Amino acid sequence: MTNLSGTRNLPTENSANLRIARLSRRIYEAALSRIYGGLAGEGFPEIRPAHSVIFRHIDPQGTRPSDLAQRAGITKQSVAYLIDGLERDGFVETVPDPNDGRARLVRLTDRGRAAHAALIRLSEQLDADLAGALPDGRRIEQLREDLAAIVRRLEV
Amino acid sequence: MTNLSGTRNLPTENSANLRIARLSRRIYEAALSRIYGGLAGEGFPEIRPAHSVIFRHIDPQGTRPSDLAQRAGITKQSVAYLIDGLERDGFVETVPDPNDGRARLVRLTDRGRAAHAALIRLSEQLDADLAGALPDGRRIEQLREDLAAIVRRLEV
DNA sequence: TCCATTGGTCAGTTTGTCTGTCTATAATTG
DNA sequence: CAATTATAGACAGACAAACTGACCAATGGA
Repeated sequence: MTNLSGTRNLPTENSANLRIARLSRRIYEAALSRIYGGLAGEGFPEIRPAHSVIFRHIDPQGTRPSDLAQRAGITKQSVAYLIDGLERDGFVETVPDPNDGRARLVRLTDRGRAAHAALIRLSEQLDADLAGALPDGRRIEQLREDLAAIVRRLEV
Repeated sequence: MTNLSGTRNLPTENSANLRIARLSRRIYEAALSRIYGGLAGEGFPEIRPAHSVIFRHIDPQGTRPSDLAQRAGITKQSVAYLIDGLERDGFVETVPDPNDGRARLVRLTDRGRAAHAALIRLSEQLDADLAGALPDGRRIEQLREDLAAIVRRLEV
């Protein structure tokens, strides 16, 4: 529709399309649909992107909802909502915390561990695939380092 | 908490933290809060990330909601919802399409154009800041090209 | 002229996040 | 030890941002 102007796109080449944040958004969004699509294809259609904060932060012995909330940077109520769904679908179970009568521990079930493993595997496959978009050599390592440097800069 | 093992992080170095999609997510999320925080600071607190699809796809002469929906990859109803808010806050106005009695045209108002300009300026400032995280030289150009290559790979 | 297509609206649902309030248990301190 | 304060979680309700489904009105081709 636009840019029917032939080969003349040297000086501009639409700089907006090369902005780091925009490129990052597109990678992230595409990654989401790949990974959660893949997860659905492997028998875990109930797991949605929002659940990732739980899988990312839960630890093997189980974790308290308020710890999950703090690690994920969301409220306890949001964690409760997410846990609720995951529990209904059999990915986690909650048990009383033996060390604190107020608290509960959220733990992955077998099914939850299977889903978690699939999530990690899909993420790694995706990463390998993306790395394949670049020519061989040190280039990918450089990209990772540069992105990491940018993340550090942003988090200041 | 983890990795108190001294210098021994050569083989692993936590590869999850260097995955391209994860780094992209962190950049994107930080960029969102920078840009929309900045926009609020400049007098446009009503504009939220979801509105960006409208600003990204609207053109100067005005655009029909269904075209916006198609370009943004969301439903007409979602566009209507977003436009509704933007219209209430004075960023856009809708007029009947003179060429099609069914259609309406959504156009930026002066305030909308001011917000759009601020959005672009903030995005460019952010990009310059991020680029500053890398050493001078061809490195940033390489990063942009590599990310673009990955985007192309993902969109296949 | 008839009818299928298209642009938009209305109504209702789901998801994910938030405040605010409350109870029960724990931890601190006089 | 009792009294107070802090913390963990639950309950209720609001809101944002997406969705589906049903519908009407205008368009435009057969």
